[in-house]
Amino acid sequence: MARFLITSALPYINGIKHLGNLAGSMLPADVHARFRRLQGHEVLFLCATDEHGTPAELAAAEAGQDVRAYCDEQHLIQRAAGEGFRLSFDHFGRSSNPQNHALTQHFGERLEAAGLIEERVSKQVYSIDDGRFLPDRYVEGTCPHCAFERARGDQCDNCGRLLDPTDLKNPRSKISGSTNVEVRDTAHLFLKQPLMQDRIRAWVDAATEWPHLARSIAYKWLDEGLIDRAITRDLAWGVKVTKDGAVRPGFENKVYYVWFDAPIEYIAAGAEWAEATGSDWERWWRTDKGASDVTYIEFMGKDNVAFHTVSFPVTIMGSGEPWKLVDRLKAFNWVTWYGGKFSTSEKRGIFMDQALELLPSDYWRWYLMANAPESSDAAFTLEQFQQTVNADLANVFGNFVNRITRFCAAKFDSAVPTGGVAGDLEAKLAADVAARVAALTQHHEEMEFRKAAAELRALWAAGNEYLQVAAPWTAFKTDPAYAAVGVRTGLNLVALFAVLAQPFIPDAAGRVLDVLAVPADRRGWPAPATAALLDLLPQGHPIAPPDVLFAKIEDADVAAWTERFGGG
RNA sequence: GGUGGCGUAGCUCAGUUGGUUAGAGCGUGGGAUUCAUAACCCCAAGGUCGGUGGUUCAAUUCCACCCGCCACCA
Repeated sequence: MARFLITSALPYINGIKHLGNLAGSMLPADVHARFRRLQGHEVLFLCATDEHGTPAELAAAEAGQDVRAYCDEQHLIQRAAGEGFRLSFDHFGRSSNPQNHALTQHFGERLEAAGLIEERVSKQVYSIDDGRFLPDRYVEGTCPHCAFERARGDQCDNCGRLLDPTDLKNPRSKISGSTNVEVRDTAHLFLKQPLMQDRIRAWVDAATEWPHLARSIAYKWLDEGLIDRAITRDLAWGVKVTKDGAVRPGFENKVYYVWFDAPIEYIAAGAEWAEATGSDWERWWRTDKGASDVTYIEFMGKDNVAFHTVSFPVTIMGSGEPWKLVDRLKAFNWVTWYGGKFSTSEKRGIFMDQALELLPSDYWRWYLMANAPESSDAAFTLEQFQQTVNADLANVFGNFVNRITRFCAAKFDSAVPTGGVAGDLEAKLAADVAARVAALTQHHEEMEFRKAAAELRALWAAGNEYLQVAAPWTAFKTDPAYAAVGVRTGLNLVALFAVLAQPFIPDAAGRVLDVLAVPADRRGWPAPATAALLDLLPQGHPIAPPDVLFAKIEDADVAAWTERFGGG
């Protein structure tokens, strides 16, 4: 038995996530966590909402709420959506919780002790009416190059030139629109990342198991050279900057930058979990306190790779303490909506809460993983969704369960038939199934989700193929003993298929296992080499046909959803 | 603009360390079957592997340029 620490990229607090966000980190992380638990391994699966930063403050202001109250509310919404999708987090934390504040301050002070922090004064635009410094993106004005009147502080959208906010003519606050602004001096902490460049590169060099996408992104950053990076901001909402345990002089109105404290929440979520459950979190996160045998796997979208392979490791390694570093990581591309972007502001696409209003989570889980954006962006269309769900879940798997359990109920008194001797066909089936289970297991271990889904589907199809040839409904008339073998084999296939389907479609798989009364100790992931793959159900064991597992998606449904969500 | 990626059957995608007939699922056409959610099973048709050049005995696979799409640029 091994130990797996699994984290998913933290969803930002600002609004419910869409299906692309789900498919790009939280869902595959859950599938893998479930797979590892079924194998009997010890798993700690952590996620949290990322709550600090300007966007949260602005969204709260727009909603007319205090930022803390806003985050409280949004956190509950996101947590409910995660539960709706059966995301099996051991803990779903919050970066605004005290554990993260304490750890972020701890890392900040450790980095300073290691000589990696420098305080510098720079010039920044201050909005007198807003009573705050303005982030680059929240200063607008006239471009000094092309006279475009709505240039942003970081870049002019008209001529494309990169700008410094202090260059803008007639600057104004994008927050309030006020032109009552001025340039003021402000001090910030800078993380001297170049000092860590060699250590990070050596670490990436050694990470030969990372996927190509992740390594190439990490090397690109390293090749360009790491730069000193500001890790504080002039904001009220966030982690206070400390020195020797007290608020750092001159930083009374500043906090750590959200990108600095957010990844630390991975660790802090462990601390939250420990506090909530009375467990020990350091045995998962500190190699000097029992975590040396832990395999740490991170899931994320491709936009987050650089932070996970370079920035966060700078924080971790720079602390000089034996924290757990990522061992394996899995990065995803984007799911697109009819070839374009999902967009919150333009209401393009389907969001997690809406999806659950339409269909149970298993439908979405299956489609999003069978079409996971692993090697490139993957297009989501309602038509493709309908076809995939109807074919794979309703016709191939659902119908297989239905046809054999109902035949058993009609002809064998709702019990696993006894007697009869398995023949060549069953031996061939067993060999085929064993090979496919081995392949499926390997795909899961390598986190190849599309391939795993395709292999599982192929197994389901092999079950249908077997039944077609064994044809117990024909044998029943001439050779009842062989019909018994066929039905018994078919029912065992159902049980096996459900066991193997648990990571992808946990609800439906659980229902099948329940109606077959498969005991808990037989629901674990099978060892591929075992001869007992098709022997999960004792002979004479009573079973009951389940209700239809997956109703088909009708054309009328697709038409209605297209109308509502504007696909096509 | 810079950097990186992608462009393979009607659709969504595999694959090719350069080498006989380029694969899967869906969709389409035909057949078989009747236990089953008109489901399942079998068979078939469909692609000059974005374009133009180059290297090579041989390129969809390597190189250059072009076109189109996408991401990132702290």
